[in-house]
Amino acid sequence: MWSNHINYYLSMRTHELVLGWIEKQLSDGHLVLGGRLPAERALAEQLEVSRTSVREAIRILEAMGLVRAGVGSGKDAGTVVIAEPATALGSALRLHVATQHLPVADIVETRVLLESWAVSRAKADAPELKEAARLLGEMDASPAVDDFLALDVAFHLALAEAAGNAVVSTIMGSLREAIEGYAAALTANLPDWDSTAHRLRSEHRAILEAVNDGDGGRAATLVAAHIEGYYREAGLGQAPAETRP
Amino acid sequence: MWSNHINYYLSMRTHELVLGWIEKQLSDGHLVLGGRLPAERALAEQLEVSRTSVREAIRILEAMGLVRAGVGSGKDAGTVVIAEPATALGSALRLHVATQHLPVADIVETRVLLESWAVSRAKADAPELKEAARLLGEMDASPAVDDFLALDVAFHLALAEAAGNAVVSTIMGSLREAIEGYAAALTANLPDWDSTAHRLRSEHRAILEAVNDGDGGRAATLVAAHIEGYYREAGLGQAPAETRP
DNA sequence: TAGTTGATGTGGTTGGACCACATGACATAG
DNA sequence: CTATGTCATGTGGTCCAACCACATCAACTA
Repeated sequence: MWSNHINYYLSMRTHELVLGWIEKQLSDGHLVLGGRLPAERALAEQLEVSRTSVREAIRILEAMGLVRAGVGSGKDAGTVVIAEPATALGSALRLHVATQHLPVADIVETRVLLESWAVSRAKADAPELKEAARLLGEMDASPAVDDFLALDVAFHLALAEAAGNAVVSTIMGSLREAIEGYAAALTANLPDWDSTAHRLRSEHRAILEAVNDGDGGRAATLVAAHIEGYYREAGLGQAPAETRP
Repeated sequence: MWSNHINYYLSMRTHELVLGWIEKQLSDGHLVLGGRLPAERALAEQLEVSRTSVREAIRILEAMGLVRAGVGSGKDAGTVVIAEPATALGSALRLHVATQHLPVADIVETRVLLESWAVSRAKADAPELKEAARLLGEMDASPAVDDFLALDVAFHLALAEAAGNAVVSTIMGSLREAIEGYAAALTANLPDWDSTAHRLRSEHRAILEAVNDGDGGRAATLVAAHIEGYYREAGLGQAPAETRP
């Protein structure tokens, strides 16, 4: 994309120039997490470009999970630097899945790969594991399907974070988000949700127990079987017509 | 982001509406790879929004590697659907690295993870391996440092593609792109490029040979050592001041 | 026939205007 | 003095109308 960090004499669209300026501010530490960009009008004047171009640049940064735009004044107002790479990557992946250039099966396989690695790497004393245990407790309260799935997401994410690799956690989260729609649709295929939920809960406990025991290999095996089993049972590859590519 | 596929009564920015419309066209197959979006003015009129909003949506899709905008008329003109998820993810990751929210070390570790898996999964008869072999031949011609590195990128990508998982290949490519700048800077730290290049070439051959032998385990071990060794030798974590965060 | 010229259609850019929203200062009624 | 309402201010969100640069193609011309 605008990988031309430097202002080559090459043709460069105006919003790319703005993007470059902002990226430099980020790299140089003049813009930090939680910091606010200059107002659109001010930035436009400062860079001697139109407000339109500034806005296009901000739209891109927003899509990448780097900033959040808020109207009004005070606290939540203005364009603020955030750090949400997962939602950004998730959207991108989801769109490419929509064009059928990233098979859902490949996404699932990648998720298995990353999550297996994560649990095999997780330290038994990682604080995220306590959170994971707490989430399991909530899942025992027989929540509604939607709530159960939300807790499931949080549980798996907590496991991934216990490995201590931010990139793996981020990618895991975005993969999950990219096929969220699929997962929800697939759940409708399940013949007996109650028994499935019961099985999932016990599998979750087994995985967490393996991690807590420091048995990474066992945890990896269990988590791989857990994920693959779910998608197989839900009928990945035999989705109903309205969700089939 | 605009994960609201449906037009909730919630406030929805106009460009998100456009985004949703385009995504639906993609999902429904009305827009296919290589196809062209309606002209900005036409789309604006059709959706009853301003051209500005249409343009903001297109900027986002462009940033995600889903479309490419071209001026003029005829062949390369108009906004056409492409499929370049790697560049998109790469840009996003690079920006988040710039904000120091994704450690370079984590990126390298993730790359090792994915690439190890890829070579252990690669089939010995994958056509990409022939391409990889050809690239190795080119690297023997003692190219300049920049060319060597470009060939190196292509070689590793070919290896990754041999595993047949589009998501893994894509993420690999984007990880590579995200730290491209770092890698180039690190290379300057190398004490003796000629001997390093010689070593890299022989390691490449050993990896490819292991894959061709169908010995995935050996290939994985070799590729992990290869990547980690390079970054260690180049001094990851002790970059010169101008590249240090 | 060969070359030039202009019409057409595309994205790129700009300036200005207005809106919705959130805040804070200020005036006013109680 | 307090509480309430009102208005000025600053933010992003949206729209419009115009112009530019560029690439193609058809019509015209030498």
